[in-house]
Amino acid sequence: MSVDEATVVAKAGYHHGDLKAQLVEAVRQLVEEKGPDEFSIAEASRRAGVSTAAPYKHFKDRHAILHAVVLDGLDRLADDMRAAIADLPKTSLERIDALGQAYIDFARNGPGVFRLTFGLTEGHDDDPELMECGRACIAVLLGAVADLLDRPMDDPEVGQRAYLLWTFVHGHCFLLMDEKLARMELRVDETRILSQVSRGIFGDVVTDRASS
Amino acid sequence: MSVDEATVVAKAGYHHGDLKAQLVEAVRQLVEEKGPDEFSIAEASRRAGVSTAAPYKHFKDRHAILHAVVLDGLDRLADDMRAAIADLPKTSLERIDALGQAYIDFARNGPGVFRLTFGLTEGHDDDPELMECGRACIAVLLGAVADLLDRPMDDPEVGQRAYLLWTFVHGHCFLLMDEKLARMELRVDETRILSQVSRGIFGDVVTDRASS
DNA sequence: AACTTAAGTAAGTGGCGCTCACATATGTGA
DNA sequence: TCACATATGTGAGCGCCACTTACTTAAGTT
Repeated sequence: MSVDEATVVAKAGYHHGDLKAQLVEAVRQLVEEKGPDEFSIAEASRRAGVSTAAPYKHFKDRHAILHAVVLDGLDRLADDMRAAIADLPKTSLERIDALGQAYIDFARNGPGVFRLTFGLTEGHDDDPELMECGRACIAVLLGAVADLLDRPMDDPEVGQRAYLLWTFVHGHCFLLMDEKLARMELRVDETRILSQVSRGIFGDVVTDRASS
Repeated sequence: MSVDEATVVAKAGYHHGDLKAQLVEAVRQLVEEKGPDEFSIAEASRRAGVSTAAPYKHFKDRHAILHAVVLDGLDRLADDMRAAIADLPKTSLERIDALGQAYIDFARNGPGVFRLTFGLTEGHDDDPELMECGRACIAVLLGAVADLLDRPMDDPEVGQRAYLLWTFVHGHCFLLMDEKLARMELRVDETRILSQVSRGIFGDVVTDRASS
């Protein structure tokens, strides 16, 4: 006998109980629905069933809320990536492919948050929390590459090859969201092209048992 | 004896003469200064020395102005790319590298517009004017790759390899703007990595005279 | 039970997007 | 040369939003 607004919700009494998390979720939804630049705190408040002033008890400003959404996104991304490679042998190219695919899927399933995380928001580039979360994501990538090459994570060779992979996958995500592929009128098989790339980057160090 | 606001400027009398172009320029500057999400039409108007209502005589809404800025950006990008490869032999890998470098330089010199063009703005994806301009940029890329492979532009092989190149360069641009490279604590030589990539994509079809 | 504090509200401020009625310059045909 | 249509500007105003302030209500704490 309280919920009605939308998919977020659940307010116990005067005190909400869990407003902070619900605001982040509401903003996340809005960002996906309307895009990173078209959402408003006011609307998120309405969706959470509170007054428009309530958010400011939990977040300094609009920027801080987006910050929290990005943080949450990076956490999920790192989890997705870790889960994707958990059960695969450390020296297989398939593991690299799975990692890339997890990244791509993350972007496809949440383009708004992905854009928010990497596209704009130049303000909080050097935020310590964000840097820590970003570092965690990068660590998954570097770890996988280090495993494959059987070298330490801080080996320059690991970094270089990891960067190549990241760059490709990252670019593909953006072009994907913009549907540039469709506009080039070429049907590219994502899975095939990804394994092509990973073979291109790591083919020389792996016994390529899955050729063609 | 009229200009004072800022770097944009020059108003003749009551009638401005060239307001439309100057608004686009003012917005472009603001986008670079404050980021794609932090600019305001009101400020652009002030910078151009007109009232805040004036822009709406030339543009339907805020979105239309951004649209014009993006269009202008894509035009410049296509010009830059064409200029970069104009004097290079059609079958050299250096030509591909120069093309990629022009793209990267464009992003580095105008990250705001680059973000605006590719990062957000999901609204005008299917705008005919934008599609035409985008197609022109893609045509430069496809043309160069077709030249290198000595195949027609609509050959699937051309499209696939062009997409690989684009993807890498595009991803690098975004990571570059986010300074992710610095955060990975690895010094990657951009020129070297670019030629590495182009060799990886096209090495099999070109007599690689510039190895190491 | 009194006190502190966390977490909500209502009302207000100022900026911005956008519109409308009106003003002013520019061209055009008689 | 002058009436008139048209293009391009202004000022005032509306509604939305970010954010603040003063106040209220609930929940510990001792």
